[in-house]
Amino acid sequence: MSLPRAKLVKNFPGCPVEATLTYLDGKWKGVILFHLMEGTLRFNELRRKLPAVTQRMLTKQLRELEESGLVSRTVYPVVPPRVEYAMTPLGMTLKPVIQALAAWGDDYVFCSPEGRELRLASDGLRAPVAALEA
Amino acid sequence: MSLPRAKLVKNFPGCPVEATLTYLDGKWKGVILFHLMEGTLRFNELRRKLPAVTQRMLTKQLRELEESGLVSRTVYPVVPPRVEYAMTPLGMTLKPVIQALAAWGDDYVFCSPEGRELRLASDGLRAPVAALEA
DNA sequence: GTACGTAGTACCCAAAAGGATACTGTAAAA
DNA sequence: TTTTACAGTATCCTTTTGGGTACTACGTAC
Repeated sequence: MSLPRAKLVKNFPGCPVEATLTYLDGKWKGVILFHLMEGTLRFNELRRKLPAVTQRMLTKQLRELEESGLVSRTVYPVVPPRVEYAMTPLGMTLKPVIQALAAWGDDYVFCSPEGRELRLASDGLRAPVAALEA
Repeated sequence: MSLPRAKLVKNFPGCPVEATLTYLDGKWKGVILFHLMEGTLRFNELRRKLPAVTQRMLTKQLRELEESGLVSRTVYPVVPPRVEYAMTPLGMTLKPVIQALAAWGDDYVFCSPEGRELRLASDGLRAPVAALEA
C-alpha cells in the first residue's frame, strides 16, 4: 500500500507528480504495466516475462494495480484455473507516462556490462543518440 | 539508495521504465525535481516548499539526486552558510517525464476533500478524451 | 500412481525506507 | 543577552517493503 506516501500529497504543491508516482510505486509495477500495455496476459505468462519476480510479489503488485483500477483481473472458473490480467481504459491513459519513462530510460540509463549497476549518461550531455549507438 | 531495485533491471525487458523509476524513487524526489525545474533554490527555500519533509529526509533525497547527477549542489563559503540546489543539464532532460507525470496526476488523481486519501477518476473515463486518442 | 501446470496463500524473516529528536557553529538581529 | 537563521549530523526507532519456503486444490498427461 502506498498510503503513507499518499497521505502527504495534499501538503505541497507539485503533488500531481508525487500523486502519479504513488500509483507507479513498487518494484514491479512499471514492468507489469509495460507488458500489459501490449496485451492481456495470464498470470504465469506475466511471470515468465519477469523471471526475477516471486509468485508472492507478482500477486501483490497485481492486486495493488487492480485496487487502483489500472488493471483488471478476470477469473475463468475452469480447471486448471485461468486468470487474465489486462489494462483498464483508465490504465491505458498511463500510456504517455510509461512511454516518457521508457524513452528517458532508453536514452540515459545504462546497465553496466556486468549488468549489476545503473549508470546515467553523465558526461556533459552529448546527444542522447550518441549514447544509444555506443 | 535504490540499488536493490537497480540490481534486477537487467533481468527483464521493459527495464527502461524501471530504470527511470529507480532515479525517481523516494518519497520526495518527485516534488523536489518539480520545484527545481522552475529554478535554483536554497536548502531552506526548498524546505519551506515541502512543509512535511524533515531536514534529514530532504538532505538525504537531495544527496541521492546529486549522486545521480540530476541536481547540483553549490556551497558558498559564507556565514551563515548558503547552499544552492539546481537542476543539471542532465536533470533537465527529465522535464518531459515530470510533465507527463504531473499531467496524469492532474487529470486523474484527486485528493479527497479531507485531503487524506488519493482517488483515481474511475468512473468509465469521461475525463480527457485527448489522452485516449493519443 | 506420480508428476506437472494452474493461480494462488500463509507464515516468517531481513533489509530498506522513513521519521523524531537533539545537537553543531557562526553571525546578525531583537 | 537571548534568539533567529542557516545547513546540516548523529542517534535511535518504527514502519514498510520485499523475499524465501512451503502449502493448497484440481485435472490431465505420462
